[in-house]
Amino acid sequence: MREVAALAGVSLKTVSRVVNREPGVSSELVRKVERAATQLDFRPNLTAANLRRAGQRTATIGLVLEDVSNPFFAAILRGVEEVAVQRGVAVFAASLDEDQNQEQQIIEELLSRRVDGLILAPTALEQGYLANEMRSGLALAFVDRAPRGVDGDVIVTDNRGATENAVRHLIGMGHHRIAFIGGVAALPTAEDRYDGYLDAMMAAQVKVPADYVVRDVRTVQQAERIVTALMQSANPPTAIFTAQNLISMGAVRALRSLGVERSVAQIGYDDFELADVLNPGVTVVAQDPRRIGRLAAEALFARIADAGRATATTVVPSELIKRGSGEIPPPRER
Amino acid sequence: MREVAALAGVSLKTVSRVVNREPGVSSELVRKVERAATQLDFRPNLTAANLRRAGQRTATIGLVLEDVSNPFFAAILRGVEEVAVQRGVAVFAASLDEDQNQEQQIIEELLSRRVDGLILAPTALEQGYLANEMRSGLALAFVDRAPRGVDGDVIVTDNRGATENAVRHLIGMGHHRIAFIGGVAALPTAEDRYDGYLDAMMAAQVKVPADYVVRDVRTVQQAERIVTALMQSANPPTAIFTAQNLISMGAVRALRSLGVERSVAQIGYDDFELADVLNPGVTVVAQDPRRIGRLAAEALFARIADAGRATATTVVPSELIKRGSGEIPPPRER
DNA sequence: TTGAAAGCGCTAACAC
DNA sequence: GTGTTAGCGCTTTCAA
Repeated sequence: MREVAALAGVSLKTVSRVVNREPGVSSELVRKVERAATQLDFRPNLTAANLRRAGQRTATIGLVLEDVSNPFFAAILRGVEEVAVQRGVAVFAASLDEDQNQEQQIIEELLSRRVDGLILAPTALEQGYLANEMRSGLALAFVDRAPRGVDGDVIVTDNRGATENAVRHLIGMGHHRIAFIGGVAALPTAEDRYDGYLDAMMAAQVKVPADYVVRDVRTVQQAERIVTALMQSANPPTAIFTAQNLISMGAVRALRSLGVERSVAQIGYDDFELADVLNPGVTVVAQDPRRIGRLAAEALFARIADAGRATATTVVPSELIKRGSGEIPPPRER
Repeated sequence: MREVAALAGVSLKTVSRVVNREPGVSSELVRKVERAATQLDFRPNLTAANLRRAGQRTATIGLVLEDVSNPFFAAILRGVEEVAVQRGVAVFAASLDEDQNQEQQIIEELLSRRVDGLILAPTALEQGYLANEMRSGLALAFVDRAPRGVDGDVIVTDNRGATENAVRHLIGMGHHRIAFIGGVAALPTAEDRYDGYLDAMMAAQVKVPADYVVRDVRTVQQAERIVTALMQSANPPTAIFTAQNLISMGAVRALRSLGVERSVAQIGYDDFELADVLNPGVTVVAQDPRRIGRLAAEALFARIADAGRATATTVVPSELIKRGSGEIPPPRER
């Protein structure tokens, strides 16, 4: 910028005014400065500008997720990007991998870069370590799962209600032997879905054998093994509720390789690509993750603009999409 | 940081030394400073530090893709993150959407933030506008597609060869009537795959009717319509090569809803989730996008470290995975 | 309408 | 070992 000023024969401040389109510069100088800037390939350094600028905003936000390559999270990122780009805000994306403990460390990294706000899909058990930051003005929004130990805007689906509804649908088809295969049990999402399952089962006064509930499943392969074992057990279920997209895919594999996909009912939480093309199509509880991302970003920007506003929890409805697998009746009792 | 210095009763520079773990500070002062830092919830401002630090590095890179929510690109992002996080580098993720013209604008945004480097899956026709930046030291790497009008490290798969190989496989099964459904024709990837198709067809002296080639297909829905129409035409193909993952999924839908998935052969470029669970499984040319992301990030960091090194093109092999759909023979000639 | 001086939070270079 | 001074690239404040 100094060079531009020298070449244009004006002061630093005048260049700054032109670059930022501040009013009150004669059009002649504007032209001169612009010419010099082009000639020197000048590009303002946002980083330096923000250092001095009011509020110290960096026009960046961070998005911390479990794994961007999971389509569910990828769609959230997409939604966040969509609203961020409109505001000229850049998005740092970070995946946490298996290592839950990374959460805090990665967040520190982003805070060192002075992001204006953070959108977080919490994986650690507790987010109390963020309380300090929030007090000192960090804007925060949570997606998919409510945080623990700290307050903030939350965008979630109605995990419990939607699951209850789906399991009730299975019960309505005549099923009593309904298994539940869930994800990392420590996550609120997983817990809520499990509670929804129990709600439906208890409301219908259906007993839940201990071996019909498997939790803490993390991968497609693990889900496949578990469902395979379950179906080969002495008293296999007639229907399965799979509480997460990777688990659903694992179950799909298992049922198909056992050749029982037409006789065992399945409903999954989260939609996945090609679920409707399979035969039978897989009935799912579908969320709208891109919308969740958009809403989270909007909540975050609202909070950045007004740190004092009350926190809110937004529940995005999810929809039971019936494609066949959830509508398979149980075999006749003998 | 000034406050920490004041509270600890030392100079600014000593605090800086402690924070950056520079040697040569008495352990007593280290303790004092650390206590003061904790007490004040001090977190160093990386942004300010980098402004002054040698080389003006920001320890951030940008990744500009067509659409993160496409699993192929999401996996690339994941690979990039993986190597970036090891180096304490944060990754800006940006999707371009349909709007190709955004490419330049989004890149400008990132350059204003002084990213140390950029990984780009080019969508614009030409990247000549980057030549200036490169000359002034911007590190650049390209994934999936080679750039035009500018030189740089490129990580791609052997689109042409792998496609030729796949089409040859279909020909080897006895097919002559092989359709090619391709993506945005302006992209080098799409062109290379088309050329590979032509290579194989010409080598086998097989004629290619004009209506067997459809290019510029952008969405799953569009692919589905096109394949449906093609199969209902007077002279339908006996095999289809689908040159991109979204197109493959569209074709899968079309063939299945026509009920011809067991009689029409299909090979797709890019693997996709559940391709192996379908019946028949979908034969694909599988890339390893996560590896592509890792390699691109490594190339980028190498270039950041040494701007003078020669640019290289890395061709990541891709693999023909035979799952059944590509091994369907043509119906007997009458 | 334009510019000079101070300073954002930090580190480089050099003193002590 | 520790501190001082200057300055990264820009904006703010205030004076001209």
